[in-house]
Amino acid sequence: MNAFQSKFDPLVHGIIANIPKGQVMSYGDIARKAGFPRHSRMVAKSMTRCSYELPWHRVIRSNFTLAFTPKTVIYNKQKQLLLAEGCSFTQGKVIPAVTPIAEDLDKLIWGP
DNA sequence: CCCTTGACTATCT
DNA sequence: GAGATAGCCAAGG
Repeated sequence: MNAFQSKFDPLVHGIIANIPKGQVMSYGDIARKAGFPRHSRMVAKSMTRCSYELPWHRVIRSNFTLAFTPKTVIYNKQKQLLLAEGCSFTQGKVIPAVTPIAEDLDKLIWGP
């Protein structure tokens, strides 16, 4: 565990863990909120490394598509998890069950 | 130290 | 709107 991860992981994990049910965030958004605007790739690595429970299925691409290749098992798994939360799918794109709440989430994490 | 590899993103054709 | 291009940055070989 290097210095970067020890700071980055908890932030990213905390943010993901606080994404409300039915809501989704992009890798870039999470990295930005963590204070590392260009570390979207690191967000992905942090999630892969994370062994404990985390709503990783709420993390998608900035264009609202899933990050995995369609038709793969893992892709379908994420899709199912999102559907179970009330989200819907249209032409491969995710439609959150809740309208974007960037500001609310911001307050939820960083306080008012 | 150089090169490749990503669960990325924005922009240009 | 799909594909290519260019930034991006840590990690591992």
